[in-house]
Amino acid sequence: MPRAVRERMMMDAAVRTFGRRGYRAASMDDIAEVAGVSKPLVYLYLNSKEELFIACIRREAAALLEAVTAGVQPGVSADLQLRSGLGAFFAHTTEHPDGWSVLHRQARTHGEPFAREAAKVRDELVAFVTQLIGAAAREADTGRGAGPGGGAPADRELAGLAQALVGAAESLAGWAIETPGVSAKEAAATLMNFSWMGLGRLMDGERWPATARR
Amino acid sequence: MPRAVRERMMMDAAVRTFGRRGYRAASMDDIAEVAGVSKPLVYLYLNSKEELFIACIRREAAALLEAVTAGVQPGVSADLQLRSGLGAFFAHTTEHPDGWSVLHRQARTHGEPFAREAAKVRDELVAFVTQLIGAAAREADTGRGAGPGGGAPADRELAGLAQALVGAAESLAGWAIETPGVSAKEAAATLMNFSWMGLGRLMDGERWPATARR
Amino acid sequence: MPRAVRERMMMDAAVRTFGRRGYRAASMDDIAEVAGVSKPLVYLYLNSKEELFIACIRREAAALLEAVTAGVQPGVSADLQLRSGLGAFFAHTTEHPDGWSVLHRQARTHGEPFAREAAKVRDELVAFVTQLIGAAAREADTGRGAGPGGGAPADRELAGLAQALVGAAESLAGWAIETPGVSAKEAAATLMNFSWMGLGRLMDGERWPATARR
Amino acid sequence: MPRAVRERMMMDAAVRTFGRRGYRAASMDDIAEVAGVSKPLVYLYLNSKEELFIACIRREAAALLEAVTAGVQPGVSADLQLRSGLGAFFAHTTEHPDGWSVLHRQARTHGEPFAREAAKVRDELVAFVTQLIGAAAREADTGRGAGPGGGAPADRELAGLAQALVGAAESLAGWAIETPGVSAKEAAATLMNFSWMGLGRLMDGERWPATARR
DNA sequence: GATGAATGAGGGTTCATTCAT
DNA sequence: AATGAATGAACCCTCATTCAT
Repeated sequence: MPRAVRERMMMDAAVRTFGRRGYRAASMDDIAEVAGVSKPLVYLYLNSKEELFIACIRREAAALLEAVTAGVQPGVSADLQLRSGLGAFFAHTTEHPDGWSVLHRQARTHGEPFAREAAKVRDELVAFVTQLIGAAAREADTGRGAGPGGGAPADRELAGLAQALVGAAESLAGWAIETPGVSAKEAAATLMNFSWMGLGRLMDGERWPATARR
Repeated sequence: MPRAVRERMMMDAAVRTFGRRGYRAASMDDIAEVAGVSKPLVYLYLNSKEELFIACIRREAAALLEAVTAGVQPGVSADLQLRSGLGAFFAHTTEHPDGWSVLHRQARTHGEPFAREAAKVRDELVAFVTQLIGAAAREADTGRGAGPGGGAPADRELAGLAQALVGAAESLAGWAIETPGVSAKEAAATLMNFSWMGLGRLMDGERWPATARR
Repeated sequence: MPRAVRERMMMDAAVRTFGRRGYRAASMDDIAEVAGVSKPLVYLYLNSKEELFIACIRREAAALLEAVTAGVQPGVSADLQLRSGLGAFFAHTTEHPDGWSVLHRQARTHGEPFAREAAKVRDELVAFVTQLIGAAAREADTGRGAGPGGGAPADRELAGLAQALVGAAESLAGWAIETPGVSAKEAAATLMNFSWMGLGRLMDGERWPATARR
Repeated sequence: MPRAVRERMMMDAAVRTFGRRGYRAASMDDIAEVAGVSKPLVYLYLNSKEELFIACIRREAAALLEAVTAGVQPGVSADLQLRSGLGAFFAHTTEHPDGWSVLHRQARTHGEPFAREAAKVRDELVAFVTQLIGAAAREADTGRGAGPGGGAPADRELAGLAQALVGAAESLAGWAIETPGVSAKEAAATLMNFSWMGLGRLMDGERWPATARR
């Protein structure tokens, strides 16, 4: 069996085992057994538990990022871009719960080197959202003229908003995975309503997409 | 030295060690040393590493819940109640980062028994939020009559919204802890804007509290 | 059983096992078993295989050095001092063959850190011999006046001579240990004859102590 | 590439690796890599690590023995024969430090089978020296008549003297290898002075070759 | 009430060795 | 003739846990 194939089997086994049992609780014996190979082979190909874990994190990070990137509809309004990105995000996390666990939970709980790696993806997602709502805000701002009160959110505020949105998405990803019957689509719809309309307007019965101010 | 006091010192040491090093990486030796007692004493009082961890989770859960409960202003409008609860939440997590790490990260990453315990608190917070916005929605609904489109969110939708809000709060808690210069107050304000106004209205320069429809 | 006693038992077991099987071939399990304790206890007291080995080297080095130092008769002529030192040296090595193996063979064959440690003792012995024959040479030199040819050995030559003498002693130590019936005393006598008289004079039937030039 | 050539490359690599890293620390992977061939080929040609090591020892032993044998000037007096043999010995060890390490250090530190093999060469060298000084002694003895005191050394004493001389040579070989600036020639001269003249006469300023009693 | 002393069990890692091709 | 692929066995080390005092 060629090396590349075996290597992927091992990483699959590792992601699955790390994701379910946790980084420390997963033994290299476990992983080798799940992969259907001997332990020395895992070491031959992937060097050490740490490197294997890092490799898993990177692979899952790349996969998630690519899924989201591929899902975002380019050239449309900010809310539509967000909506499409969220759809891809929830579709991916729902379909790869172990990978999501590695990325979102395990990598962030077992020490700096791993956390740093996981932070990279998250930071990219946060940056994407920040840029998205930043652009939308500036656009709205110019179309409005300097009115009283508020104005476009400052950079610092944007950062916080993006953190909030990403956190909400992470939470809903777990909700969709754990709650039977909740689809990726529903999660995306829920989050669009929540984030774009806000509870205030939701109370009034409005839903996204609104009768469209834009 | 009375037992109760010794016990609290041990739990303090445990929360600190678990929170910083992680459940698996923290050894009973470490904890005993940080607590300033001998290891057998830890076992005498707290039986096993698992029980000790569970005890930590429960204690921190109770503390957080009490802080939030005490912080919520009773008898005011939903948004004000939320605002006061968030303020208390961020104040507590910011002041007890190790406890928050135990609760939010460690407990949820190291297997079922612990995750279940941590899920309890989270579920309570989610339930609180659900009930809050549910009440607000019903109230708004009756004052409006059956108009076209939408209406009050269904229970299932409320659950999702609450998940989103709690996730956003968790994310901002981490943001406030890790980012120097971000205060609990700022986190709360950011989240109020995000959740109550929604990005849509924020883009238009509005901020919470709005010129107030209510 | 008090810690100090256990610790000595472990080091005895370690010296014996390292000395007979070699550093790498001796497993910590072996050593623990020979010592009659569990493996973790060995680690508790002595930290690691490397540290244990270093500790063995140091202990055996100190023992050998003390034996020789205690054996050298002070204040007598150089040849008598050498003879007494050699007696003590061979007596010690013959009685502690495992310690001698650790010091002379194992420590010098398994990497820099250990070799450096072993080199210390050897260097001290070489220095002792160098100083001994150096003093004797200077003494003989002054009593002679500048005659033709030769003169007292230069420093560089002294160093080589000391190396040769110590090497001869090491060789005879192994010879005495391995050859049944060869006593420490005989080894010492042989080496005195060889080193002090030289083969040239031995051929002529002379033996040490000579009819005494000094 | 013919088998014989490949085989020599492997043994060169093995001697180098064993000599520098030590028998246990040298892995078959290392050796194969240094040799520039695949590991199974090493096994195909040399069967096992043990056999490979034995083969190395034998080869280096033969090389050393041949160098010394070729170096000894035949038909001259004993001291001149010794001197020529020592010259060859130091020249060879100085030029082949890895082989010397294998022979003198590694082979003797890693268990019986190897030590036995190394003992063979050493015994041959010892035997050569024994026979050399034995012949010289008998010769001197007959030319002297039974005088008082001593007489020619007994066989047992000769054995010890040879051990001492060989040990001194081994020590000086290491000294010459490790000390920059010390040549094989100097080592040989030092040892001739030490062994043939003895410290006693050296102290008096004499050097070898003496003004010659013979 | 408190601890010094001790261990069973298991995890990460390496290595000599062998097939199938 | 030569090798890429694979593994059984062992080794160093750590840790949760328990006695005897």
